[in-house]
Amino acid sequence: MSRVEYDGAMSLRHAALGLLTFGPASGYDLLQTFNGSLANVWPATQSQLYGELGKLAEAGLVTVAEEGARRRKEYALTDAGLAELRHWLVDVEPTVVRRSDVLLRVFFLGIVEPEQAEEFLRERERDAIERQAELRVTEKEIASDTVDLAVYGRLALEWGLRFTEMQREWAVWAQQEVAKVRG
Amino acid sequence: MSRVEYDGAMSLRHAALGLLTFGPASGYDLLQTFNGSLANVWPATQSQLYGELGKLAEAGLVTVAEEGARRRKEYALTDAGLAELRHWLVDVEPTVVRRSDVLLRVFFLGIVEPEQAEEFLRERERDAIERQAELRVTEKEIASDTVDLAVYGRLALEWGLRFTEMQREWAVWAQQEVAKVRG
DNA sequence: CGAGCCATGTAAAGAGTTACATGATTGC
DNA sequence: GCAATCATGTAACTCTTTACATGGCTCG
Repeated sequence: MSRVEYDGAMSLRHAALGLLTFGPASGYDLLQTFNGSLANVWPATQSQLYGELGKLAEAGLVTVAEEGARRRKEYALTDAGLAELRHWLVDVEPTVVRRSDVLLRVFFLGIVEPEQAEEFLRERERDAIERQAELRVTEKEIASDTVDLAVYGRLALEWGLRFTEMQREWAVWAQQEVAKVRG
Repeated sequence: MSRVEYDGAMSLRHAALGLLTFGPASGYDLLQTFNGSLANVWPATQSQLYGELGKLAEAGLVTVAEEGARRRKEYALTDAGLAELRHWLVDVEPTVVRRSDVLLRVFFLGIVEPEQAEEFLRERERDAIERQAELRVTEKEIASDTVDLAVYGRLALEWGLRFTEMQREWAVWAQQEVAKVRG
């Protein structure tokens, strides 16, 4: 039960704490969720997750509730962990900054041929369509999920649907803009 | 002129190369742009940028074209640098993944009171409005900019305007959804 | 008994942030 | 001369990714 260091960044910690509110789970269990419904929101690697769970246990935010077969450790949220999670949810301002690989390329699209710029934007349109289709699949999975991310997870999903739609419309518009310059 | 290592990630490198297509510039000059028109797309710290310029020079993608007063080094893009930039723009698939601090919180909004969840969403709505206002300011700056990020930078800006609008509308919708559950 | 999944861990390197440190030049 | 701005650099730490490594259990 050492001191809890927390400065505002670092959300893998809170993602793990959050998932444990749905009940005790092992690192392996959590990893399935990170690769599943959380993949589009906060992906994490196995390596990172196991390390983080160790730190979380050391900090007293989770405890090893049970040790099972195959070295399995089942983690459970402590009162301190739940308090930290609530604190993060309510009091800590989310980071606004977002890096966008795509947008950075858009800035420099002037150095390639307009045809290539248009092709780039056409690919963004296709990406958006594809990702939206994937979200529709997730939509059905979530509905029939045992772990109840359904309630508020539905809000996150709707965000994704609106986001991909916006991206698709923008890509179509941007192609027209480039066509204007080219033509 | 050592070998260029490149595996698909890492875009600060390309941001720097891209900015140098508008003409030679010092680390300090580039930093102004990173803090300005690029701040919402690919922020970078002074520390990181100077380090990267050193590596870029070592790799032969840029050269020190001129050394001025106050230790100023003016960097210029080499042919190899421009080639790498074009390659990145046309051949390298942009990363799709995106971490969202906000969306992660949405997933776990069920553990706080519905009133707090609504307040959280109301803040997102305010954020979106505020950020859109900032983009409107940038819009006018870009129009009267000497460095010509204007042409395709305009496309990136429009993306931002559409994005913030989408976010605002989603936040309004989400508040209503929470109100339904609460009521 | 072996394939496949369950389950955890470490090591190394890349990418990003914050803080510290230094010095030159310009303009009032 | 001194404050502000120009200008570069280093050190330490955190977060993230990729690769490597190991072993247990179950079922056909």
